[in-house]
Amino acid sequence: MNLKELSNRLGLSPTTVSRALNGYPEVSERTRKRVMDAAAQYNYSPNSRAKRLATGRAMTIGHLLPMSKEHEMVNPIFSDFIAGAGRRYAEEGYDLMLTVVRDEDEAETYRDLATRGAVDGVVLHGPKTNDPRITTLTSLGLPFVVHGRSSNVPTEYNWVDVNNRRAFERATSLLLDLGHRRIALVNGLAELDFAMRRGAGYSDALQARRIAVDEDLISHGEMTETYGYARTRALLRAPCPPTALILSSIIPAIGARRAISDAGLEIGKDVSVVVYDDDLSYFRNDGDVPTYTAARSSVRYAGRRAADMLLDTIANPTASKRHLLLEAELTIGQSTGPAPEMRRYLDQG
Amino acid sequence: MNLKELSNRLGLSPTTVSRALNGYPEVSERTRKRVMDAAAQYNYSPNSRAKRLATGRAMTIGHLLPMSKEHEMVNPIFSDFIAGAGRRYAEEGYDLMLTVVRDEDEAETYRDLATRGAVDGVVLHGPKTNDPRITTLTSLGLPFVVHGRSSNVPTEYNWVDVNNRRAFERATSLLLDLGHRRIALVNGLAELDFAMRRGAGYSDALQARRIAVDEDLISHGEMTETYGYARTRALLRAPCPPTALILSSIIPAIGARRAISDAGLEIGKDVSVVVYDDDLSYFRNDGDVPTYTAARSSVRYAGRRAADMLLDTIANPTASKRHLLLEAELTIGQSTGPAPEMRRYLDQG
DNA sequence: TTGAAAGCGTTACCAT
DNA sequence: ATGGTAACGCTTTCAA
Repeated sequence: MNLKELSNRLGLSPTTVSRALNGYPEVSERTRKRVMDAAAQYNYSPNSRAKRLATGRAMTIGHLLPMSKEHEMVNPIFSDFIAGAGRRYAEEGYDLMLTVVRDEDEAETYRDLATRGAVDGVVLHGPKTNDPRITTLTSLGLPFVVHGRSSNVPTEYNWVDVNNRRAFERATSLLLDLGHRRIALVNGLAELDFAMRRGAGYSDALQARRIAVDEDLISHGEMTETYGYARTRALLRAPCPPTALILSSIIPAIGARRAISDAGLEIGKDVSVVVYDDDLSYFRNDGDVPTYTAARSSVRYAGRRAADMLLDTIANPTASKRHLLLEAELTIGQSTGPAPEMRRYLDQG
Repeated sequence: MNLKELSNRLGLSPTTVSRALNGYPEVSERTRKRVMDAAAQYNYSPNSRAKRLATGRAMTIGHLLPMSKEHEMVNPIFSDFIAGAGRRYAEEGYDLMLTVVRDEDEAETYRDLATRGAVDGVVLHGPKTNDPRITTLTSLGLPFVVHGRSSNVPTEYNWVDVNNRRAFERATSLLLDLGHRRIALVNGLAELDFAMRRGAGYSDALQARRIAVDEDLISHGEMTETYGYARTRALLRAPCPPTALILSSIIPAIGARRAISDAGLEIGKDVSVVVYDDDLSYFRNDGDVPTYTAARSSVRYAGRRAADMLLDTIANPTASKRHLLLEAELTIGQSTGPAPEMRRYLDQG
């Protein structure tokens, strides 16, 4: 069933039927009702392909997922963010197109998306520090929003990000307030922009109390359980071990928990642990007794807000760039001051 | 730059240019070269919207992600599966459209997708037992492939699935071979089709050895850490505790590990643990010493194969339905026989 | 308030 | 081997 057939059955012109369906005011209420009823009866929806050609709009938003290695798992964060954005697009009649690109093909993919008119705008995921993709997209004139930020990019751009710096500053300050002085940071890969911001928050908190940053307490790595295990074990075996750990994701935190337990130590007694993760829903603490101190943001909400921002930019392309910085929640759990023997050790030097 | 402009610059008709670009044989090689070069020079790609209208094909595959609760996290499995499928679509020039649907809107969403011609086929994720969506899709005549299976559906349909039954049969048999007789199964939600199949594999292995299934050793729940913790604790505190556990996902396994450690027990010595997960890449074991016995499948590969199957069905709609059952790998790690005191206990009755 | 006709940018059919 | 023209199914402009 297409527009022509439907209009024939109604004894109306396609023009009128189109107008009735699209809510144009100049059509009489009686006619509109007839048309709507017939459309429902014959289960008619306008053909997307024709509509898109006629209007010149793709009514589609692209999401670009970078994939550096073929075997690498997709960051679960992306899917939750995309789910939030997708719900918003649906409300506005937009479709969501997902493109999984290898890093080396990215520039070409954007260009292609833009020139063939497949999307009205894109969301960029997983930005690196000084990410070249942002300049590419800017020069293409395709509206876009970055999920996260990229330092040292010369131009302004739209972004939605979690305040990583502040989350880690707060986590570090909490531990400092409890009396900890040797706090290890188990961070993500150094080239990822958010890892850099987390490191900055950590350093800021220390420097605010005039405590020197000990580089031996900071590490960067891919966020696997193995990394958390190995790194924590190494830290605990060091000549001068930390009394508290901050972990940049729940996954290495699992390894850390195992390393701590293997060392015969106890979380919240011998060593304090703070975990940050964008989504902790699968790892929620038990009832009223959090098993660790945790920070988290609402990824799905961030996705929805990014969608808002992008749709807004598409409707209003010349307006100035928009930014949204979301704060992370901090749940206080099993973090206490350093154990007595540690404290003695710290007091001595 | 569109086709008309490009053909003007070349002094050719749009027809010839289109033919040259689309690899039709009747165009001379000299002309084709000229056209290709000009297209590259002016950075021309044919407008997707026009092309789709003219050819009558959407060149788009839809993926339908069900979302029962608004706050629920997206299953990380989906994104990896979709990444695999997406790479395959790109090779064939197809786009991937992602639709996140609330359970109650699903039937209408499919109908809409089909009637407005937005997709050439769809992949269905997260099927439940006797899933009504499969009948809906069949009656719509839209080509589709199910990621997973749905029991008790009257019609034939295409699917790609992991052999969940066999994975759990093997895991259970392994533990039985080690001498375990009381094996607990910490399973997913009962209404999910794969949970049912996992339960069947477990029961089959027991029954093959004429061991009665003890319903007290089986539980169903949402796969959270909390669930794994609470359930394992309850099991260990029962009057007649299990000597081994099979966990249906890595997430509850983390809770289980904690519960076991809290009880002063040790994995591989006091109690054996086998973990199944579709993707364990973030939780890989340390080097040559696996910390638990684990089974896993290659989700991304499954996605690619599902894409193959769907494209094949689209090209060949009348052919009979296709099925693909992928086996899971089993990694033998720290699973040993029951601890001596347990063995004594078991021997007594 | 309604309708006729042009146009969106391709592909595909029929000529030459 | 190349070109003219219709067709895809809508929206939009102009006219009535």
